[in-house]
Amino acid sequence: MLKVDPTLIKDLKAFSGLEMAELELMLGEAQSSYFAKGDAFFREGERATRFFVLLDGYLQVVRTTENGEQVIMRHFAPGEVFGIAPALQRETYPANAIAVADCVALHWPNKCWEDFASRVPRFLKNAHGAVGERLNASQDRIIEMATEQVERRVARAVVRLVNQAGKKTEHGIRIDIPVSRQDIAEMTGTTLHTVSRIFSAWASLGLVEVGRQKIEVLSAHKLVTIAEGH
Amino acid sequence: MLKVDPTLIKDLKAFSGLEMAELELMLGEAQSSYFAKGDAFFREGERATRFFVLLDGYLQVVRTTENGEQVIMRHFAPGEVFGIAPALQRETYPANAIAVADCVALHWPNKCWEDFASRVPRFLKNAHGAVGERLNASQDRIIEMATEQVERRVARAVVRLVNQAGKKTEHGIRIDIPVSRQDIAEMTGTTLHTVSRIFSAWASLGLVEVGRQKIEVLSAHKLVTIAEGH
DNA sequence: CGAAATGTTTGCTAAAGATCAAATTGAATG
DNA sequence: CATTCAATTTGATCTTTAGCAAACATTTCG
Repeated sequence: MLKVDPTLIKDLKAFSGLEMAELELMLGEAQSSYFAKGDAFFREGERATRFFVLLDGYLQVVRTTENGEQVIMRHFAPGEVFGIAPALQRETYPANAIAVADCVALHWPNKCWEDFASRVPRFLKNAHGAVGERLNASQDRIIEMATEQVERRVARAVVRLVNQAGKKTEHGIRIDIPVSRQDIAEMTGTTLHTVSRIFSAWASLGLVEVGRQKIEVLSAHKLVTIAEGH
Repeated sequence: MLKVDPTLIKDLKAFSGLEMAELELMLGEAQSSYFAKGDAFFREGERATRFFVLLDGYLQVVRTTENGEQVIMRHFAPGEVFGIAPALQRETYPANAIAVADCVALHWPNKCWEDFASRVPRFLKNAHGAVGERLNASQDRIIEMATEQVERRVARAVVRLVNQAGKKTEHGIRIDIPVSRQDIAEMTGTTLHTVSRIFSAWASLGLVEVGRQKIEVLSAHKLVTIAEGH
């Protein structure tokens, strides 16, 4: 349980447009917790009891098929709400939320949701807006899976990772979380073998520099070209 | 503009749990319109001005890629809300909504949304629940596209169509809307050729009877077996 | 440090589907 | 009824990508 200063978080997306008084009201009801890399915020099918805002770190939302295959649905960066079952009239969490870096998150018991509906309506609006974006993103991904082939899907996944977790380096941009070939495969619906081959090809074109759980993009522009196909 | 009797629609999913007075309040603000097969309720990118509840008929939500390929995102049957941009803080509609059979729909200007938020809260809850289901369905479809091969995806699409628009016949269940091979291809991310081959194979196993824009399932059980793979 | 464990690369082969081309069927229309 | 048009089927071929196997590299840990 950490103490959180409202001025530090007022610019987070989830709290955008909130009055300082509203933010303090919310913080008064919040718990904050630390989740180590690898920890689960919640698991698929588990009864949903609380909702979260990520303050620091990075997390993955993953679903597992009956055959034990994993599909990485998306990543969340600081400032995002997640686990907002009450916004969707859900009883259970629909997926696993796993910290892929050490994380700090605020969370509230679900009963606060109704309470905030009247007292911090802007927070609910932000959350519903986030839901809309996610629905859009899901549909974009369906279209991508339906119409584009693997290399482009992989390029897009890398571009997304760069946007969410890219850190400038001397020669390019490094993705600041450990991402394996298998992870990329699970994000794009292919195999680690195919991802490895694609990365090798890109590396020999001088487009990226790759290593064990490491991706550094040397020519973001060319990568975007592959991703968007112009 | 048709007159709608509240008792006829009180059992629709969108209105579930509403008091008769609430329903009458909503109907007082509603317009009802007829949309002929092929008409668009709204188009992708268009400014969202109103939200809908389908009373009768059947509609498709379709998105088009830059290359002009179409992807059918989903179908809606009577009782469903759609075009609910205000629920998601959206300014524009994200896709095309096209009547695939003659339709009747109620619709309201967006300003009613805020109004109903206080006066018919249950309607908003229902709508948010529907959003949750759609987000789930989208994610299921991503998983399907990522992990399953074409025959199974096609089988699932046909099962969904049967559930939403199946009519019992002498020998089986016929899908009561015209669905071409191309349509199925756009629902599953494949080509009409592959769909045609799959249908031919199923037909020769006595599993379905197919024709021009016609699908009749003779053995729903076997089809589900293919769809779920047991 | 040496041994395991884990992640990655790469060659080879095979299968799933896409693409191209052409024939066929069925419906619709004048 | 003949003609046209759209939907469908089917064959042949070509690509893409999965699957398997083995080697290789890097990290971790006893």
